[in-house]
Amino acid sequence: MKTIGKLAKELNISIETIRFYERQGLIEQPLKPESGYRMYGDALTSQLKFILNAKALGFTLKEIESLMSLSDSCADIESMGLQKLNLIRNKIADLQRLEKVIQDMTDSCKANQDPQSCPVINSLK
Amino acid sequence: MKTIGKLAKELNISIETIRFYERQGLIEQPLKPESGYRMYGDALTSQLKFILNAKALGFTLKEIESLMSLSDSCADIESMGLQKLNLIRNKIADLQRLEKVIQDMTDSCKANQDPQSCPVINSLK
DNA sequence: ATTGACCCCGTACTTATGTACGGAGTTTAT
DNA sequence: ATAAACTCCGTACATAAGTACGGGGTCAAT
Repeated sequence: MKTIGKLAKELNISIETIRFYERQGLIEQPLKPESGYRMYGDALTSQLKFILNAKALGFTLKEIESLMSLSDSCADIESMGLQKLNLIRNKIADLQRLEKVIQDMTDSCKANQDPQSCPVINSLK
Repeated sequence: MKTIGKLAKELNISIETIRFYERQGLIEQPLKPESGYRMYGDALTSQLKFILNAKALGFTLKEIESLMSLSDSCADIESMGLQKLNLIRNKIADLQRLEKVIQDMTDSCKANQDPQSCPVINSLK
């Protein structure tokens, strides 16, 4: 059993963040003995780790809430994963298009002889 | 000279968005004759188009403000472009890592025989 | 037993990019 | 000339994911 401060340090997040997740309903408020202090055991600790892991994968808190409520139904998880995969691939494609546009932009700057007029700015106009 | 409503329709944005850009200092408040109505000419129209084009390239409003203040200095524009390019490439790399992780995730779901226990959920735990 | 570190709660603030609302004045069309 | 449509302004609200603050109670060490 550890206090919120220890837990926060262990997980490398802030106390406020833990309280925030609690307010958001992602985790339960732990038992609070006489002192009124939250005391965290292994269950909540690993729930929080779960949240942090999922967050690192790019899931939003809302999605994580769904993930946690899906109770191990593999098909549901797979379908969420596939959805996410779609989003990710679209985002990558968007960024690659963008990359090309900006690459061309800077190339045309490099090639430009007249320092008074920028082809990029001109093309945006 | 057109009113804000016409301009908004022409650019396919909302009146509020135009007023918002004005509040943010991205564009000047246009002259307002007796009526008190904003009247937009070509200059402001193309400034707004510039903003929308740059936004479509993924620049933030803050960056666009800089872009507009750089007064055609090609070197400055090029350097902003290169910076942006870096960001974009990092973001793409991140997303590609993520793509792989989630791909593996859903693969392991597909391969899973026991519908009662999901390897993804288990690995997050 | 006192001091410093820790925790409580509720609330407000942050960033970015707008959107929505409401009451009032203006312009346009019939 | 009256109604509908448009615009004005300031303010509040929205999202996501927290961060910060302030006044108070509690715990641990000296």
